[in-house]
Amino acid sequence: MTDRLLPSSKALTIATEVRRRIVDREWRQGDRIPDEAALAVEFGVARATVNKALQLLADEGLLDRKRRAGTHVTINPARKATFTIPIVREQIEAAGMVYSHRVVAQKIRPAPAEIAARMGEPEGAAMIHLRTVHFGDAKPFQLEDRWINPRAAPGVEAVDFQRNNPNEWLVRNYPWLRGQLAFSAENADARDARLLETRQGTALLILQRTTWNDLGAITSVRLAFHPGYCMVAIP
Amino acid sequence: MTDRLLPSSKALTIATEVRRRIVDREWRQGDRIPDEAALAVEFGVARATVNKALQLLADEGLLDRKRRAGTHVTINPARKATFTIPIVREQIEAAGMVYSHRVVAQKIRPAPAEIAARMGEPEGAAMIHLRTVHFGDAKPFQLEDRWINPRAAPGVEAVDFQRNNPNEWLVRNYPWLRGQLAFSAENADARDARLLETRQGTALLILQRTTWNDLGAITSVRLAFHPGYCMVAIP
DNA sequence: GATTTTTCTATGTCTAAACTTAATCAAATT
DNA sequence: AATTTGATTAAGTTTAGACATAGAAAAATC
Repeated sequence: MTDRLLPSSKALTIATEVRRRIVDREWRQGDRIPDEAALAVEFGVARATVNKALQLLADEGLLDRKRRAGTHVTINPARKATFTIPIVREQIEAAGMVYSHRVVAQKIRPAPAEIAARMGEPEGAAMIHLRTVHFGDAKPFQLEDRWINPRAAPGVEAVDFQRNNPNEWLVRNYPWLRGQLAFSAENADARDARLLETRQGTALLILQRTTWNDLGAITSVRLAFHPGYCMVAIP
Repeated sequence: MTDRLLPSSKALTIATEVRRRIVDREWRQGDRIPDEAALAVEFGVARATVNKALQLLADEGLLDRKRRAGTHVTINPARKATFTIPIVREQIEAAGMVYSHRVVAQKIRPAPAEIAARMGEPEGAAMIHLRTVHFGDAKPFQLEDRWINPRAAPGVEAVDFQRNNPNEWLVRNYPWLRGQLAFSAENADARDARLLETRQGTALLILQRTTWNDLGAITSVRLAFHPGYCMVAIP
């Protein structure tokens, strides 16, 4: 009943035990907990091992650690959630559906003001503009509206995106250094509705993402998910 | 031009340099990179330091590491994004607005099927149901629809949620062990629209969250943000 | 009393060395 | 040919010890 899983390393065992003490309120919010040296003695391990365990909990947001001041249980634990940015095809195939995609527009165009600003590129800079629909079992799953900066991704002009999913090609060929990501909700406009085969005005989950490498902004994309889609994170 | 920031530790310096080699395509996707011992020699540090740096990049999703097989650059880097689950009051105050909240409903009620299932509690179990509107400068910012399980959070029945923001009280008093979090989009229904002072049908960003501790599900909440709200994550 | 300086301590980081473990490859066996 | 066994390798983990450093507390100064 006490141990649920077997955290195979000493550091994880200690982290789990300390987490339990916090959740079970043996150590209350704001309390100072024993220092690393003391816990090392208690658990019969080296201080470095305790350090690793407590760092983990500090990363989780459960502990506040300061030199000399010691380690305290966070008062207002603004915990973090991470989620993996999904690759559409894998996502669809993981759900047991057959993946396909259709590029409905591909054109080299000057970047409109809003996109250029988001990417930090001059307004009107030539970019590749792509609109793609991703299908699961022939039902529209996701609508992708993407701008690609050929100056940050040399060679991209020559890619046939009918065959290569643009996201996958970029991710495989141009890893990014820095990214920005935002969720929002929008009412489907006429085009969204037509491509996602839904009614205008339907609420859509929107994921807006821009990525950069050493050469500048690689790409900026707006993903509109099919109505009812739910994006799950693991905290 | 080369170093943008000063990663004050050797491990971070190495991680930054390895990340650069990947982004600059000196080490391509799928390539095997030199082993820890070799990198330790190259950078003039102990192997443990290289290990720490490479673990960091593996956590980021840039590297795949396997015993005996070595370290490879991830072929399809499904990178992760983390975002801190915000505390409404802090979020509103950080934006320079004045925070206030109003509990529009508070009642002990049997949990409806959907909520009970989500929380893993028996259908019809007595729970505290709360509906709260959070305001920034007197404008509705977020609508909170929360179910609290008094069996996992003893003492919650006695709390005056008119004075204590329910989220903050829970977070401060009952840290959770496990959580579930999902984003979606919904068209505002009549009540959403009235409480958020918008029109029915407007697309709303919905955040659904459930948390557990040793005793079971603590709370399950549906947060509806004001129209146009954007939830930003860091890499 | 207010400010600056010094001291001291708990965490942060690193090292060198050892041991553990998963997985690969090759050799031996069925 | 297929399977088992065993050696080897590279990452995973831990340890003891050391030094660095932030920053709280105490001491010294103004």
